[in-house]
Amino acid sequence: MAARETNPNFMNGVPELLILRLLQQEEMYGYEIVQAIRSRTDAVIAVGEGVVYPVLRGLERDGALRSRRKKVNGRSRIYYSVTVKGSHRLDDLSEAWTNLVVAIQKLLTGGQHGEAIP
Amino acid sequence: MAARETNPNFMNGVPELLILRLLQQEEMYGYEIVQAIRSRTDAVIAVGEGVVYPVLRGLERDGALRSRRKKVNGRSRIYYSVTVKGSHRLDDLSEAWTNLVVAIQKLLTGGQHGEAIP
DNA sequence: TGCAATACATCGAACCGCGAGGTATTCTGG
DNA sequence: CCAGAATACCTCGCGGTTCGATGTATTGCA
Repeated sequence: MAARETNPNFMNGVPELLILRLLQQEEMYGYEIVQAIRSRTDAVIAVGEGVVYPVLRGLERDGALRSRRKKVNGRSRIYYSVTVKGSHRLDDLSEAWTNLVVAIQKLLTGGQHGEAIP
Repeated sequence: MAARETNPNFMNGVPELLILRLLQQEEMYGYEIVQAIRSRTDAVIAVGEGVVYPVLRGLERDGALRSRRKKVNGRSRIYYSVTVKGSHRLDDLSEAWTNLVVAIQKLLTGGQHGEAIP
């Protein structure tokens, strides 16, 4: 059990969606993404590096991202950016996410049963 | 791998949320819930019985649901309804879900970077 | 009579997020 | 000047969850 102290679930596939979206806006590196998610969602969502790095590698392996090394202040960073394929993937995920949200909202705010008001 | 042919992820914790919500509106039994989710979301969300039954049992074990057997047309049904504890749990999950949706929406529709317009 | 629908249940596989831990470098405060 | 925090990468195993397949038994309909 262990009481789930972090994000209360609902997180399946979300990191991938957010990462693709961030990288579509601008080139970023792993560590930066971790903090960007934390700050841009006001800490509502907080994913660790153990989530971000595997996702980045997986997306690159699938051809959704491309990477290039860059040295900044003697630090080695790996910058990622979305490919055309990744852009399509983001569109698909984005749409699926919206559909899900709409569906759940419908059920969450829905009336008692299916009565019609003529 | 196998390409994930069903709900495109994002489903973590969602069944529990939906089930609690449905049962808060009216007493239902497992098989009915499966179909209610399918129909009330226009088949956007479709969970199998292999998901619903374990969740029902888990929630009852946690004291969030109570059940009673009922015979209808010779068929044995197990009707579930939410307890006070379950109602609180639904409130918590509901709030967490809303926060997540808002946070993601913010990031998804957010501008390029954090520029301010004076 | 036979098949679909109803209604319950279980089980293994697959997946994914999470945290802990590991390495190495640079910056900062005492 | 040195310790520790911050930066930046990475890996690994645990745990929880969804998913599909499968099983059983009954009722309704063609």
